[in-house]
Amino acid sequence: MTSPAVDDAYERLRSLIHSGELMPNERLVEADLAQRLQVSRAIVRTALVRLGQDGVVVHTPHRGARVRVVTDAEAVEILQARAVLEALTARQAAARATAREIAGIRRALAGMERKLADGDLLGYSDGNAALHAAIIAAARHETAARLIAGLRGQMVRFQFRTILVPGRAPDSLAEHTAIVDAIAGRDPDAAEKAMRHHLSHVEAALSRRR
Amino acid sequence: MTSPAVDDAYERLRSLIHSGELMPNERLVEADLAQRLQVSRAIVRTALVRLGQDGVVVHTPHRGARVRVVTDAEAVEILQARAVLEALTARQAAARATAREIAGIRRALAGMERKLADGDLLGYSDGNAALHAAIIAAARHETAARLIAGLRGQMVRFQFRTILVPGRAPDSLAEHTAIVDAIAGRDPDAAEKAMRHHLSHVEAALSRRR
DNA sequence: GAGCCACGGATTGCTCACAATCTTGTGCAC
DNA sequence: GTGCACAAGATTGTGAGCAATCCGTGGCTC
Repeated sequence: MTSPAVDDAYERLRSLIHSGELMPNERLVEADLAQRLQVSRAIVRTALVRLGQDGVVVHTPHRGARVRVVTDAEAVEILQARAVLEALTARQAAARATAREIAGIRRALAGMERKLADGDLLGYSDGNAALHAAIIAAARHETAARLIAGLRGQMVRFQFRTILVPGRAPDSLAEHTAIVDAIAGRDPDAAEKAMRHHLSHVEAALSRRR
Repeated sequence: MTSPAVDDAYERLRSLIHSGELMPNERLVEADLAQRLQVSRAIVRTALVRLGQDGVVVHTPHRGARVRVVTDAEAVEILQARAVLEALTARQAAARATAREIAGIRRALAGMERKLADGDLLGYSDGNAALHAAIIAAARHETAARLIAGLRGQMVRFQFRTILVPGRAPDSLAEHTAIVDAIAGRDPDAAEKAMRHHLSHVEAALSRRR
């Protein structure tokens, strides 16, 4: 969005935080990060400002930035917000998706089915992300897409866990199938309802693990 | 969030844009803004980075920032996103609001009623904002509140004021009354539904104006 | 030993200067 | 007059440096 150098540093920092390499609450010293990323401090600085603005990092005056800690309560909030926004995209996808997009969504679902049959839960998790992404893309709702992306950036850690809850995967697949069927059947109300149903179960799974 | 100076510049720029004093698509030259706000260019710069991150401003490399133009289609998207998020807050407010908060919400509604009776549509519009704010506060949902605030900031105030659509105000009041009654009656489902109903009408009014 | 104060190191916030890049205006060819 | 090359001006992007502030340490008082 700004300069390539800053964009790059921003993405890399985001990914370091996202992957857990920079732990929650860890102090982010500008000079250290500058050396680590091999860029100047000014670039790290503006990247941190951007990360702060989208809630991945918290700033305290004269004390710099820390990786934001997401409490369980906040994780639930984030999931609730995602739920209503993704329900909106599901609704819109049902109304707007092209035949090609629907085919892509079906392919993503089939991929998940295969991974689940193979017992590959991590692969299933990737397929899950791909399916949600395909639905969001088909909705062509820039605003919702942007907000969801921001929320996901704060959540990944938890997302990995909920997929792995024992016995959850088969239910998850059924829920996703309902969503896809509703979209393919061009039924916005059903699509929205199915997506909300799905994410409320994710929320329940998350709450149960506390 | 960062330093007081940057925070202040950020807020002031945001307000200048929101109020329409800085017009959509207007070029934002750092040096000019620095002089206008009586702060250094560096401060303006980081304020602009923050505004860029929350979509109020767009950056192009080596060409600086411009006030983002919100097309009618985008305005609809923003409203849709707000609708589902505010519906979430209405639901939560119905579940969580204290008696004191409900009293405040009722007061806000009564204020709107008065303004409408006086024929003061701009006052009614302010009351409308106050009521929504009271509901959001009562929901105690930080994440939703943050997202909604961001979305509201992207609309230039005067550009999309649907309250002024002829004949809309009385309907609007009835819709708000339904929302408040549902919250006061501790009925989350009804509150969510009433809020969505209300905002879908706002969306319809907005679409009609194109 | 506990508490308080001062001091030094570490880190951020900001200014300034300059290089990189874009934009505008001018002159020239045709 | 039109279009293009090119230089001059304007504006942003970045790096280095310094002052302000915070944190931890050690010494002093009691």
